[in-house]
Amino acid sequence: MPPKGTNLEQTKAHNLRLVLSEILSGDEISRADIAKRTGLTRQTISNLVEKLLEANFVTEGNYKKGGAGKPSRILQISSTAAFSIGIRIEINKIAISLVDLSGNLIHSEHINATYSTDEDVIRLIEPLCLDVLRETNTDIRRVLGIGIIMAENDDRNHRHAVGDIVTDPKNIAELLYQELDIPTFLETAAAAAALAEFLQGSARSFRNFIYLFIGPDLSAGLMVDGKIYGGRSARAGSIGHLVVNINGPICSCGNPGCLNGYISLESLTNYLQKQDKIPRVPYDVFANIPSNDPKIISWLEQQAEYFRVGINSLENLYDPETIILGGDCPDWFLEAVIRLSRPFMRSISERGERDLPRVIKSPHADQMVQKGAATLPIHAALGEENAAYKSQAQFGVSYQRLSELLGHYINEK
Amino acid sequence: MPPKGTNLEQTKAHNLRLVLSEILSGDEISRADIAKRTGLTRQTISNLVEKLLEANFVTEGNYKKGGAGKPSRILQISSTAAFSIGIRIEINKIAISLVDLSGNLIHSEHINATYSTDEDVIRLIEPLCLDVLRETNTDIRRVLGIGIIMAENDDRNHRHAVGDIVTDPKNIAELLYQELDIPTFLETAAAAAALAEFLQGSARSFRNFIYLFIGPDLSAGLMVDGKIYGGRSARAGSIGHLVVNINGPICSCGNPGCLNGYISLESLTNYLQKQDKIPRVPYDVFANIPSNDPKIISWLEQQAEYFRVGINSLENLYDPETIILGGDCPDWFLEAVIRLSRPFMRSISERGERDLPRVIKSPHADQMVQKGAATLPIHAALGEENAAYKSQAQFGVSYQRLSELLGHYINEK
DNA sequence: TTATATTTGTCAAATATTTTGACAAATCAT
DNA sequence: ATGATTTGTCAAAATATTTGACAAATATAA
Repeated sequence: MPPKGTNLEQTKAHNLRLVLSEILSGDEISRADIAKRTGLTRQTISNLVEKLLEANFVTEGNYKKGGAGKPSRILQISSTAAFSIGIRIEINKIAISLVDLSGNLIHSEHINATYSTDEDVIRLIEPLCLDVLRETNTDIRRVLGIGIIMAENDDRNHRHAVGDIVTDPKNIAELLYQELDIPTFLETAAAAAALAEFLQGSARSFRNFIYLFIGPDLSAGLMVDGKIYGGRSARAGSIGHLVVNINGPICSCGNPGCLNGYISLESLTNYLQKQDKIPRVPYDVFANIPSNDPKIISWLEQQAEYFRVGINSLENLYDPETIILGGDCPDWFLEAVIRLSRPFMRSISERGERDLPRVIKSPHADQMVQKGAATLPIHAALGEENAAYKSQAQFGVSYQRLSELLGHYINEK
Repeated sequence: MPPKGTNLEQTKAHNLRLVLSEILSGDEISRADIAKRTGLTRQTISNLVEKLLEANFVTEGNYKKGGAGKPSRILQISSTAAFSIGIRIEINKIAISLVDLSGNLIHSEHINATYSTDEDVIRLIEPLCLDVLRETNTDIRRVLGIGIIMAENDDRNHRHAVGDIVTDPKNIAELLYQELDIPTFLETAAAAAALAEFLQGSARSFRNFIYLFIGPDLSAGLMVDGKIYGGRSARAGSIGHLVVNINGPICSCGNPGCLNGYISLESLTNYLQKQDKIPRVPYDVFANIPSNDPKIISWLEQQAEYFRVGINSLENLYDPETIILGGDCPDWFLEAVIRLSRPFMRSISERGERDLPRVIKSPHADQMVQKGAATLPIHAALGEENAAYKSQAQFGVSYQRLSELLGHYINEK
């Protein structure tokens, strides 16, 4: 799809989203500040802000004093002007969360449930969504979209397949869109977590970084020039099948020494089962395990060599500003992974000025996927229409929802 | 740098560049066609095209018949409206080329020369540039910029260091800009080749692909969403230091089993020297070697195992539409690399619909670096001002040059 | 052959958005 | 108290695109 031409209306919409983004940035900001940051005139910003005030998306706060001149009026987001839902569907559990425009978590809950078809899933999550909206007294029209996180496990057919369960995440996203008439977005856990760190977390100042996610598989969420990068088929960052030991054991994918075989929750599960003879599953592998469990620490020490190769490959191929480590695991585990992997191998990440560690722990790893899921629609609505955020799959247009909420102040025709 | 606001002038400039790009695309195109493609009205396109006609950037060609309605007038680029220079600086050789706006090679030559300081290099290339312009009778004001390809060899200090030679590519680019007052761009060979394939070569239909370049080192030019990706410090794609054999010999970088140690011209040079006891250098390793030399083929057979791991890593981490193979080596060598590397390992590149080979040979590998070098300024001039093309280093603004040539029809103020 | 429909490129006018220049108000520094 | 600086806004000006209409040229159908 080639770039499109721009006309006046698009210009105004672009500028309006820009103003909204600046106010959302959280800094204490005035009309004049926005003018300086965007390069537009104070008058233009004034006009746009007036529309945002009329639409109740923005309120005026206190005066900001200090420095010469007339004090400026601080502009604040009305966080309750819009909301977004995030849903994470796992094997035996479905978690839902509602966030406001600023990304604050309004409500969060999960159910333990099993399912075997797409329709089963819809029957579970549709009432869940409606319940959350009812409980929080949220107008459904103010929901910009629903972000869905659901892994494909069946490599061949893009399906979520475990035992008897064979579901299609894309189809689920589409069905939910049709049922609720709310735009839906499908993304990987790693990419969602990366987005959450980028927009509200510890990666706000970066435009090129990697969120390395330790789940049942190892995967990477790639932030490239401020956008999530998915590649040809939204599968970029499949680091779990990186060959880190050419003489290693054959992986289920057919290749030798895949990284997944060394460091992943699947690999950890296998190890613990061999040790304890207790049946375990990857998504619940840390149940009843104390912090810094010696068995796990000693296992990590064995895997570190291969993990280092993975880090090195990411660094040499992506040259990221940093790698943020997260996943479905407790903080002590993530910390141990980083600690035991030091010193890292030599790579291009050592070069040039560097005031930042090469690998850092995601500060709130346990929340990032859920937050990221809910943030997907907001990010899409505020993003460029051309350089659109491209998720794995997307149904409906959250930007249109935003326009409607702005009371047709954009594109009022 | 956050996105900037847009105003009327920027809108017009954006649309004008868009129109120019469409006409440059090479298809037989009319005003109405451009209107359909860009989503702008016929009238707007008419206005913009008129300016391009006045500035002699575009001419009207024949009428396009067929289909109902009044025949449309085909618009053609005046290729001689603007030019661009590409310079590749190697150890003992400097090559220069002049291309027109369409990317056609107008003139091409090289000198064998040695140098030891930045000033030496400038003393060599400045007259070379002026000579080329004089010989081709090209107005220097019509040169949009100079693209420079020069490898950093000294990892620590970003320098080009071989024996006594210690030069700084960025400094050279800056000095040349100051001398000639023409914008200069510095880029890696792999990235330049990727750009050439993208704009005029075999990758015109892709937005995410990798140009894998076999030079003294192995390196990758990354095209991500239609833009060259360089990462934090323009070093992304350093695949030569990918660890492909964790138990392999220690590389000069300190890590075991780097890919460079298996497949690169440096590695080939070492192998041939051991075999023949004849001194060789990587940049001239194919001298006096016949096609499909059995020694080299047998060497390639040994390296294929590791090359496959490299391909697999690129595919799993980037999920490219394809990998294009090129480098400073003859066609038969590139073909042999691909042939002997089959079958490739399992990777995510096998998934989904795929009508394209996973690895293809660059059709004119020997020209791509030089063409890409010269194309850098053109691409920058036609690109977005915001989503600007970001090269390793850039001095001056080729877009301004283009505006000047357009006779201040953009930003005439 | 004639009539009709379709498409192109352009004209003039309308529309929409940003910029420009000026001004009052409020604060800080001297 | 005075002057300098900055903010937010007003009204007018500037600029680019769109709209609606039209003649011209072609293909298609009658």
